[in-house]
Amino acid sequence: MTSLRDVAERAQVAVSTVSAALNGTRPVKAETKRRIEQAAAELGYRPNLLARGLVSKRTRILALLFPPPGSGFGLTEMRFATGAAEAAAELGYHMLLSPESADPVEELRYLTGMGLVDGVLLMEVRLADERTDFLLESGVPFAMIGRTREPGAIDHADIDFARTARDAVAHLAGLGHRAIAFFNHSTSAYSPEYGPSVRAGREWAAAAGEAGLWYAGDVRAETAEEGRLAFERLMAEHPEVTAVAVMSDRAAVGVLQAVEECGRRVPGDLTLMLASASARVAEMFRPRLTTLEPPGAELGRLGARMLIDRLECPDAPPMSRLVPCRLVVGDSSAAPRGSGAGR
Amino acid sequence: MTSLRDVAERAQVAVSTVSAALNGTRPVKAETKRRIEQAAAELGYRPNLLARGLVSKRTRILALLFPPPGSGFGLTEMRFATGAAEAAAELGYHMLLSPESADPVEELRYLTGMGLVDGVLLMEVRLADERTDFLLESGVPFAMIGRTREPGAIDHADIDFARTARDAVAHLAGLGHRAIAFFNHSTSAYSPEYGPSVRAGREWAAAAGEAGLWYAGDVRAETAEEGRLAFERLMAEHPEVTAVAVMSDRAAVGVLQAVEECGRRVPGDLTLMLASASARVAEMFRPRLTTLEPPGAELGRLGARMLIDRLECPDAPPMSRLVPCRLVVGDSSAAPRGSGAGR
DNA sequence: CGTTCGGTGCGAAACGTTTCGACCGGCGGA
DNA sequence: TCCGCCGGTCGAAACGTTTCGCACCGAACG
Repeated sequence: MTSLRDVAERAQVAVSTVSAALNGTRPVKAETKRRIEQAAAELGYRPNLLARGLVSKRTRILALLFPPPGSGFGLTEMRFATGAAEAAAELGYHMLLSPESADPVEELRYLTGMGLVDGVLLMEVRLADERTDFLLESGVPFAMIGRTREPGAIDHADIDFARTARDAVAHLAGLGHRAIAFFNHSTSAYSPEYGPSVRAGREWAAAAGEAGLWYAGDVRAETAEEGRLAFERLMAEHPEVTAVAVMSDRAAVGVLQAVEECGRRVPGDLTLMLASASARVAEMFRPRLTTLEPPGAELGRLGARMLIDRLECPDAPPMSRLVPCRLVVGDSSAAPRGSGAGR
Repeated sequence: MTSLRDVAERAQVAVSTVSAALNGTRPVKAETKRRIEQAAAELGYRPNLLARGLVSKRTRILALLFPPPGSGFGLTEMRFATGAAEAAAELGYHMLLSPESADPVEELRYLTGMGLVDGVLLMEVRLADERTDFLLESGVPFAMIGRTREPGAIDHADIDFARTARDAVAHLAGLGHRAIAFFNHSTSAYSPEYGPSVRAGREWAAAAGEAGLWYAGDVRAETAEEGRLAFERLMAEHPEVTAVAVMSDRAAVGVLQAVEECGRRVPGDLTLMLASASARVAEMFRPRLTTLEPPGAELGRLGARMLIDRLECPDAPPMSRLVPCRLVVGDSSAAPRGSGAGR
């Protein structure tokens, strides 16, 4: 543990001069500076973050709260984490990975009370979220990946559900589909406060309306079995539907199966797409499914950057970034049978 | 920021007494202690980790290095991270998520030089890994998830490939299969130094040998297309093979497709299983594939616990924990056609 | 009655930084 | 010539802990 004092001794200057030279916070004669830098290099000096943080009140450590596994924590959520950690590292910050306990607010109180972290990055934000209330009240800088019902002045990065839904609907309408269905997550698997589910549902309905498409949007399916049943019911009641978008990849498995069981084919008889899944997952299906790939890593990066911007410039106006999912067309999209409209 | 001094003032005692009372490092009269604790509670006192770490030289922060995305960083690897973070939290530690840059050793030097972390948890360890060399030499406590060719005295948690392969082979042999094949990862997607690939390959060969099965083990397939080609070639050369285990889930997609294209069925004509994939992935296939699910979260937890044990008890003997994958039987396992041996 | 000895509590030092007032010499302007 | 200013450097204080030597007190003991 070579310290500032060792360097000072070796360079024959005062400790404070070394600090000034290394940080550039005060003018130091070029010759002296050179000597100091050489001494530091020779000794392999690394500043001690704890000491620095103790006096400067800034640790350059961010905390990323992640929800308990099982609550839909998949590949996308993980990308948030790695993306955020990468962006933080690029900007000279560190990312603390904090599992959320049963009492997230107590967890936060503990985490922020120790003076260890400068700010908090929240993910899996619910429409109404007690964590944001606490953070706002306690004045701890934070940003969200996702957003509450009314983000107000809270910095956040989220999926642009409106644009995503419009892109997807345009894709389907462009192929000639006139009646489509949207299978949302089940409310038992995801809280009714789960933002992505609520927003996607709303925006798909809006986009379908705008495009003048007949639309079935209140269907919910999470598992393969639920997907199969939902699709069978849909076909019984609305055989005119020629395209289905599914939020849950497991439900898509069931839909695909149901289609084949009644002797029909994707995409010949039905266009099937995933409404929120990585291309990695989509291409595990046969046929490869068209999908809307959430920009996980990018949202993580954006969230971290926002938080850091906020830390370095507390009075900047609120930041908000919405990024649409990427439409990755697979082999499951086609013009509906019998429609001359293949474009 | 209420400090120890504020508490001392309120409780009418010296700062050092408060420290002693709160930490129990010295006897304090019950009455005094009560007063101190009350004062601390009233003020909402939280010890400052930085100050504490500065003097005690221990931060209770661990670093988890994660490799750049793309290098096979999937659900399993993420479970390492969350599992490790959870175990650490339970033991009063924090987990720093550190992306590995182009120069991992420099990254480590930087990370450990700041006095911020007490120890390092390594994942995606290669058979020969420069990171372990550096850590051993610099004396920083660390543990591995995975292992080098010769772990020696390094604490590590890893998959028990031998047992996993034996379990899997026993499953296949028990169904009556006499000739099996193993499709490993391709060497272009994974380094030839990639431990899981090397070990799995070796142990499957050994297990098949022990069980007296005919075995094709030098096949490599990563993508769906590679899987399809590999399977077609295999059938052309060795039609006697009735069961195939595949490391890459994408390759499994291709195998499944090839089977169906030549008018055969899984599991009727071929037993197909994943050699390393979560059940979540396996059940996205139709039929649901039998799989060997890696104990991601558990390995993460074990790794973190080992590292913490090591920190608190540096002279303990080296620790090593091997955990087999869990065999999850799906709908893709069956007795080979024409064999009366269904057990 | 004097000495010793736990049980308690106090104050100061130390950890490695940053920050800030002070000092000093030289230089330009009055 | 003198004053003020500025570049360059120093020393000390402060951040919030832990640790450790020391002092105090009452009781037990000789």
